[in-house]
Amino acid sequence: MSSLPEYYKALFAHFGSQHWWPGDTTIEIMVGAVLTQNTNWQNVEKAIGNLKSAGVLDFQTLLHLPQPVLADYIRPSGYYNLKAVRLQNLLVFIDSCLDEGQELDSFFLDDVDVLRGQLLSVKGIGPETADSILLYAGGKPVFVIDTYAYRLLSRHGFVGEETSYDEMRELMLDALPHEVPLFNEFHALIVAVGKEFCRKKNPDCAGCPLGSFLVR
DNA sequence: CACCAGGCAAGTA
DNA sequence: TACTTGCATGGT
Repeated sequence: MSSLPEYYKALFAHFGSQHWWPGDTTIEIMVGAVLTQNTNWQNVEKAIGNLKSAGVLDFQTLLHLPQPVLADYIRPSGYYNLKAVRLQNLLVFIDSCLDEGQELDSFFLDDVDVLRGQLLSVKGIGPETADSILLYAGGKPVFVIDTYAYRLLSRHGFVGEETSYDEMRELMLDALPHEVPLFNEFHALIVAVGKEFCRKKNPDCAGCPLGSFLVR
């Protein structure tokens, strides 16, 4: 086993379809992308649950919600003051891109590289959040690099320890066919194997489909 | 009790 | 440019 497509096959055979991203509307996925920054997904679910219960998980509603109110809803996700600002920065920017009465989804009609540059210009949206939004909310063929992907690529010798986000991203884009379902699934599978075969849960990596894949 | 989680930006030297 | 620090809750 040596190539990335083979890694994908091995992971898919072991874990099966991951059904990412959890979230059934575009706005819900975008909210999740911001709230999950350096945060356990369980906490994000609680925060999104609060927004749903309050009936405010809607683009225009979130856009106009007073920041302290929004912060209070998303408190369980941690960094809530910061994330309230970041989320509204994103929504304000997207709103400024839309014509009167246009749907949120029409934001994604532009060229993917143009969109990525625009998202990165929003304060609080870094490369991983931008790529998550493009792939999972916008259905664009980009690869999401997270801490698990970095560990996998570096520990298995695909890249060096000092490799940048964009370099790893390009490596994945070069190594794989540009198919949204593949990028979607692969990223999710990397997270799955990273969680299951961390030192804590599985110190000797017994049964890991990729051989030794230790985390932490 | 300590440590971690699907980052990012700002400050310091 | 290359580190370091702040942001914060909830699970293990």
